[in-house]
Amino acid sequence: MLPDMSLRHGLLGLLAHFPSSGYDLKRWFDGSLAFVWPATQSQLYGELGRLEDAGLIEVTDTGPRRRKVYDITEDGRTELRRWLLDEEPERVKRNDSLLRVFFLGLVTPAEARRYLEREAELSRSHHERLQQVADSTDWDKNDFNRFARLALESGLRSTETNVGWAEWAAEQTRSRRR
Amino acid sequence: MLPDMSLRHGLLGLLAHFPSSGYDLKRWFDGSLAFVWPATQSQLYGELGRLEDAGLIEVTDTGPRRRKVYDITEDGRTELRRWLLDEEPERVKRNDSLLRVFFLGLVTPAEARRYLEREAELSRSHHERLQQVADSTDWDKNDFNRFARLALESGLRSTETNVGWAEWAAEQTRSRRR
DNA sequence: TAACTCATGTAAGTGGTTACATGATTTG
DNA sequence: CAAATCATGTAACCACTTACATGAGTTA
Repeated sequence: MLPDMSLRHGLLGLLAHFPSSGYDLKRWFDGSLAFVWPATQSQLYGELGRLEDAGLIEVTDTGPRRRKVYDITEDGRTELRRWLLDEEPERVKRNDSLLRVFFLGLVTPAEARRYLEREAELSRSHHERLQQVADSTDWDKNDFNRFARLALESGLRSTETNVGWAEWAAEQTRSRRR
Repeated sequence: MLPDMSLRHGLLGLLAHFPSSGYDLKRWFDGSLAFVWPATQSQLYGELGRLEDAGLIEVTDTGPRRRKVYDITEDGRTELRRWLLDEEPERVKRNDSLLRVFFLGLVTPAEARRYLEREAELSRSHHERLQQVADSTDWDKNDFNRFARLALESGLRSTETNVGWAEWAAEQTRSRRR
């Protein structure tokens, strides 16, 4: 059996909604999934080959320029369901901007404050980008979009929380005795 | 030059505060840094070797059972500062529980709701664990602890936000037309 | 003295990134 | 017909995980 792996299941999930070529899938990953699970082109094609060998997807159509359209198989749907419902999601999310915060005592208070203010600013602009996506999409179009909207809402709330935290943290460094 | 890498700089940052052996560092990673940047034992020892070869850390003491105590060098401090202040933190955090949300339209509404309710429950218990750490630590003890407290606060606020989101999302699937 | 903890390492495998390579088809 | 886009792949390298291996010192 193929090991657990989110990229793999991301591909299965997309194909379960929309049969696509590797090229199409890359655009999905760069669009909706970009902030949740980025993937490179080389990764996708390699993974599609392995999924086909394992019988979880199959080529159902071909087009110009060697285009191959994949669709999920019954075995693929079974595996996808298993991953969705039986597999425990990874709780730890690596976070290198937060890792830096642990070490801000090693730079001057002014530098630490600037780091946190910048963090607030970056979160704010990230929030704005997400808000634009939220405003410019027809979320009722299909099932995929409806659940994508829930995921997006998570991003909106997280970034908002992060802005507030970073502003608070920057303020803390100001009043900090040393 | 050694490439950018958070694990490497995590080690430098810890050693800048507390000269330690690999074994000590593993305990730091399993303690304070566990939720932000986990690392395995094999990774640490390998990386310590590379950092020593690069002259960013050095052995300043030895003890029983082949114990080697490392300290950061001046070059190491320079590199750490560069990473802290000049290097752009990675904005994208991979999130496999959120990736699953995109595909919840592929299971029954009841199953989707259960997934989101479980997500709320897991976030709640994670929040409780963090709260316990917050309550049982002397955060004014030293500089490292003061900034660690800021990082912890980020975790507290994020998990709280996530609980609220997951409860809201679960509610959405209830009222969803299909 | 047995069990436990401290302490350091190696090896094999996987997931992910960057760079390179190639060519067919469409568009201006 | 040149440039852009569609389309698929390979190769090398790096970060990380899992498993294995070994032995010294401490504690019950």
